[in-house]
Amino acid sequence: MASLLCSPASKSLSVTTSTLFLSSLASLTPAHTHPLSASAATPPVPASVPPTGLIPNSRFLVDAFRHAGDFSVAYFLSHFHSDHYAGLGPSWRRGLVFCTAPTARLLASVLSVPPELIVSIDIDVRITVDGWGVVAVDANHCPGAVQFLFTSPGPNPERYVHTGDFRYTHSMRSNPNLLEFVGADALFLDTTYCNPKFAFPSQEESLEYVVNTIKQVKEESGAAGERVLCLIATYVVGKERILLEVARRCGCTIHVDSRKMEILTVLGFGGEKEVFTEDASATDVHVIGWNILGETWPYFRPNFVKMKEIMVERGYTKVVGFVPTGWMYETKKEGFAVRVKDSLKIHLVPYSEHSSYDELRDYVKFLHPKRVIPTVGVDGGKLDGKEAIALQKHFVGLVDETANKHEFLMAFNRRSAHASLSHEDVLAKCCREQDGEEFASLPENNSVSELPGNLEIKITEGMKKELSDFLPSWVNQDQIQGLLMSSGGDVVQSASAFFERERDFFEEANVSNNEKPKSVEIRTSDLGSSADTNSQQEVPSFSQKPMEHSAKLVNLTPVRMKSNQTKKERKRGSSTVSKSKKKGKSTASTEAGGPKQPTITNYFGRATAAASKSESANKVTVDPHQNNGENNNQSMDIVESHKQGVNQLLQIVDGSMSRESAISLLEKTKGDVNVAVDMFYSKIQNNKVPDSDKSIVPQNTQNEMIDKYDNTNMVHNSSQATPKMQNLYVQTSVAQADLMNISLPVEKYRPIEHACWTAGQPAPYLHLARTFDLVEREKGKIKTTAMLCNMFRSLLALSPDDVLPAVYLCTNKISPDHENVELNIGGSLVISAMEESLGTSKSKIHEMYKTYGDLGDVAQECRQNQTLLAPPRPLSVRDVYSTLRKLRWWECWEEKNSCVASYSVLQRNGNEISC
DNA sequence: GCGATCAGCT
DNA sequence: CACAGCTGATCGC
Repeated sequence: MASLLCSPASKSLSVTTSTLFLSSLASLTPAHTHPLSASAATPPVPASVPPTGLIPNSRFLVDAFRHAGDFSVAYFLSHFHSDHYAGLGPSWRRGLVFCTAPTARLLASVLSVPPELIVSIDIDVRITVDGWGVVAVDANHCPGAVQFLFTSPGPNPERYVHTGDFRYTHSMRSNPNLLEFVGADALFLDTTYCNPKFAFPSQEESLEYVVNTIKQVKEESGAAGERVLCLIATYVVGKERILLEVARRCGCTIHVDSRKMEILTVLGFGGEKEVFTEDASATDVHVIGWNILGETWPYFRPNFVKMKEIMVERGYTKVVGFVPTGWMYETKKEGFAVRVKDSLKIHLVPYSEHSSYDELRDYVKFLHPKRVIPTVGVDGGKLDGKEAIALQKHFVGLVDETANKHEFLMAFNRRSAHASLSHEDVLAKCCREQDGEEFASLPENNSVSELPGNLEIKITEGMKKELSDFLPSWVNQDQIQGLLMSSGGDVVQSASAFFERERDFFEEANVSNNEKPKSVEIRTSDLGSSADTNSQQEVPSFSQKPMEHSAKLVNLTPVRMKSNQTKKERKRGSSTVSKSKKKGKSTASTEAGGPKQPTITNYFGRATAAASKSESANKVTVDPHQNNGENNNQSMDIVESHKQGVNQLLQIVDGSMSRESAISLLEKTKGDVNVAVDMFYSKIQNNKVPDSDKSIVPQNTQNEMIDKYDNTNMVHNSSQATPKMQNLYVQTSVAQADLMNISLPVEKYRPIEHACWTAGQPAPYLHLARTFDLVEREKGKIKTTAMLCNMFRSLLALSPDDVLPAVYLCTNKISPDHENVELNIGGSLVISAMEESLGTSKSKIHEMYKTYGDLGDVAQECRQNQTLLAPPRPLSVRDVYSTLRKLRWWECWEEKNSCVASYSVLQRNGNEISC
């Protein structure tokens, strides 16, 4: 263990692992040949290596010795606990093991790992390994435990923090090495106690408790003249600090068995003879093995029998035991839990060497990493599983989401020819899918077109899934397959090709502008009895995406489409059934600016004087029946916020629930309407649709759910005349001409004339709803950007006060995000549109945003500067790509974000209105 | 037969 | 639900 176990002589140790490893190995077992020495190409990292233990873009494995292989010779051990060192042993030959000196000594002495392969590194000293900077910083876990900080080589280094197991302390904030990792690319986090239910006292408090209790026992026993045995349960390694503190502050030595003494000696504690002894008679404080005083899981069950045995064995008549658990088994207001039986007493002391929930959040907040990668409680170390996703949710808002976005876009831009996903792609993807459905399997699982002849390109489900993530939702599986095949399995290329065709098509189509809206097929079976509905089908559906478009894709793509599919069916996979009506219903027309439209600000229940005024007027006319007219005077009579919340909720769900339900739901959500709405709709989604309609409808997407939901309403409307629906339906109508205005090219759109309301009035929901509806169905990127642009231009021109609410609705954010320097994903889309409409630059908007802290203010400022109606600059292809990507991201995000329902609410309202 | 992995228990 | 670790059975080369 000679040279390696010693700390590097020079200040800046630089290691090339392959060289060092080979020489070490050679000295260890001369005959041994390692693949490295054959100068064979380093094998790829196998998929079996859990991402929780692999530093992206490197061959470094942390605490993942079971997964060692020829692909790496650089391994890191954060601390000496078996679940982390598992895989290491006397026969370890796979590579160098980097760890701290105490850990190194334990490895060599306890596990007999060949010392030649152990590289001990000093805490807080930066070394270089294969070009990467590596620093170990204290983890406040067990002795020798560290976190590893990795810095990749290169001009734009990636930075990764792997905590191993750790307990956060405030002092970490001042560690200079950690400070350099603020904003790290990823934080591999010990999520052992990543749940709000885990709140425990500081180690100091717990130490205090143990020390005081022992002192007290000693006093009492001394006075009574009896001998009392104190037993402290510990691990093989860990919680030594309790022992040290007890010895120091109670002025006694501590008995340990020989095995523990050995460990302590190796750790460097053994020298202190005044602290530890193997002589049981020398002290009344003894260390005892874990799980002897009782079983700790699933809840603590004391083993008084065993305890009594020990008592008798060691010649005592009374025993006080301490079990320092990481867990608060019982919440006692005063003091910690105590179990007593006869002369036996056990104190359960919450002494944790892992971070509590709050500490975890503090740490993440401090480091503000681009993402958090949970290392504990993750099934198979897979970051795409629901466990990992759930864990990550605890850090929403603390991580640098803005950076995530950038990375995602970067990854997309990377036109690498690799069909397989790199590790960071997976990470980026997981991040992107954070809220989402399961991430399908990477390659090995199901290869679809694997023919015996093997002339076929292998198209895996993973690739298809990935591609479909990049493409609009209406692209079906066949098309995706075709795209992949024609690009030889390259996902990025496939996406590129697709967008290119999209662009071409759009440009082509745009020449002969004015697409006539198509009529929509309506499947009556889906609608129940609905003569009305059918009669409306010739109405143009503004949201219909041109069918030629799909056809075009088909033609351009060397894909074998199922010939029996109708064009319509191609549109969005096979979701036709539930899908038909929505657009077909857009008969109604509202007069532009009609006072009956729900307003945007109304949604937030935050009314400016002007807004609230017209709002109340709106309500009276809009919906006289709703809630027995209770709403009529809502803004005037009902002041109490709770009641307002109830009404708001009822309005949002459009009376699909009783007032009682609304009240109880709001109670559950503590008055948070948004959460309540979300709960309500997620329930619908899960339970499928309320009443009627027993046909089974694919519920692949939220849209379909909504469609179906609309259906239900339609049925009511026509046959049973449910009060609420009817009103919106009848009274809100939209001039058809207005419908298409939003989708005019930017240069032709006049924000004031083409808007559906007039200056000074609160902007209607409809304005946004319509835009989103169009945007959602529009595949062309130029057009979507243009529509958003137009939308904001009208808002800016007519109702600047509503810009901010609109932004919130667009981004699902209820308040500006002051945490991230930049706006979030959804926000950036909005910014793009604002950029166009304001004729100003993104950086300028950004700057102003920082100044004003509010996009609405930014918009107003721009407006005052007369820049509002400046003609937008033409879009470059690059802009188009970028916007589409953002849209795509946004779409995913919307679909999957279960926490916020505003968008779906908006959509829903929009649909209803436009019916 | 040996080592790695796992279930069960402490 | 997931603090650590041992032991003996099982799997697999």
